[in-house]
Amino acid sequence: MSNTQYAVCHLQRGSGNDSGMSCHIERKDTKGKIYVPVNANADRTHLNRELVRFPEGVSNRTEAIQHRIDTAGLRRKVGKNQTKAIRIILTGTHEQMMKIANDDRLDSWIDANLKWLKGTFGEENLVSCVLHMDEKTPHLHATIVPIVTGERIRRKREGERKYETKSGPRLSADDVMRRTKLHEYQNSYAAAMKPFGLQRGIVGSTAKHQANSEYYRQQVIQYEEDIAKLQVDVEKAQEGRSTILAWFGKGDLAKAKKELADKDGQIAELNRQIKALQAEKIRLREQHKSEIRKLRNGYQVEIDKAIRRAETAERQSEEKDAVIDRQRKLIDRLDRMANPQRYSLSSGAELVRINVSNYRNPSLHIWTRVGEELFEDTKFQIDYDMAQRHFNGQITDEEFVNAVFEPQEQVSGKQAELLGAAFTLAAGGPAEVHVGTGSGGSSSNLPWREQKKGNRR
DNA sequence: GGGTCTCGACGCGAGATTTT
DNA sequence: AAAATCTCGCGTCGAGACCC
Repeated sequence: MSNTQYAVCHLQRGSGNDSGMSCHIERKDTKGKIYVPVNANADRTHLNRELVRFPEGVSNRTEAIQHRIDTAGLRRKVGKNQTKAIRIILTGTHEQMMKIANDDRLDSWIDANLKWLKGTFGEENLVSCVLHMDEKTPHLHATIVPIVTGERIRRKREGERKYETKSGPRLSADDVMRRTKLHEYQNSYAAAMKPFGLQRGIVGSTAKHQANSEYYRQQVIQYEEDIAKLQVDVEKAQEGRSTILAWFGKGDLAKAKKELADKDGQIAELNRQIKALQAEKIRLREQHKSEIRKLRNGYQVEIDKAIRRAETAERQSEEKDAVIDRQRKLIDRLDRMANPQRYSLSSGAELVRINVSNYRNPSLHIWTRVGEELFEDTKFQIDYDMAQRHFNGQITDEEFVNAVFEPQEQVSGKQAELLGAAFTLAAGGPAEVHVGTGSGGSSSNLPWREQKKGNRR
């Protein structure tokens, strides 16, 4: 879980003279009557503060915008469709903003914000700045009149001028809100907010001003990052597995088996952590479902994206599990081919299945078959260490049974007879009870193994 | 006064980049 | 590899400015 606290700086073009927003910011309707929106707490409205002094003869934000336009010395009449003001909302993650307020640092936070606004957009262009304390998170509403002095960005591509135009300040929201400039604002604002424990948000974020959703969004992104990190760990563990497989190739089987078991443990633990994160993410999503439903903006897209990515990560994790499973089967198959003696009973019978009731106080129950003849037997109080070796995968079922049961104990009388007859037919001599070298019989073993599938660990 | 130019806003689309 | 998304430059539009 993340403790990252983000600085929030959101710019938006105002439409017309932006008087609608003036009402919201100043908590007054168009006739100057006090009005508090539903999401604000009227008991706290008195804590709101106007931070920029209006010029002489100017009494509100709308007039302040017009005053700046009138006195800027613009060389061109302002068009009907031009943006006259840019609204800027400045805040941070709810938790950190509350901490700043509770630590009595709100005034210095405000000073730093005013300094940044004036330095970035020009003191004259900052016509209004209001602190809101009556909504969930303390925040500032700043108003900028986008008056710039530089040359138009597209001037160059338009080529030679045919008319002489006056030079001087221009009103251009396009210029102020150019992509490169927005980038610069985010960077410099984050730098200015660093002393307050706030950092830059995700580049490219479309996040809007809504503390709860901001928190939720960050959580989802954090889960996604954590899951991605775990995925990398799983991959590393996988690489380790390859090394182990190489040991196996060199014949160091016991070492390979042991290491393999460790790696499987690691991978299982990582997968468990991934699953836990997925579950936490889903829980969070449920918790915020009703809130999310209300959001029909860029947030929704971003959250969905994060969730999609997380789900993909989960899918990939499952695919990796399948790879591990396939590798395990491959090891098993190779081991059977390289060491057939590890997979046959000393009696020559087929081991149908075994059952160990309890590895702490172990007993071994076996089922064997020769042709159609079935047999079962149980031994109690068997050797603890041997049972543990079986439990750890160091010995096969057959090796375990051979260690516990003598050859004659593995079969019934009838089975023994059949075994004798079968060996006589196949090899022209009496039955060889124990096959210790692994030099033969491997191909005839295969159909048995097929039959045993599903009955064994 | 009318034709043409300039300006800012907006949207399109080709190419680049990222995701599936 | 294909689809989706992002970037960035450019064209167009409406409105104001300039010039004859």
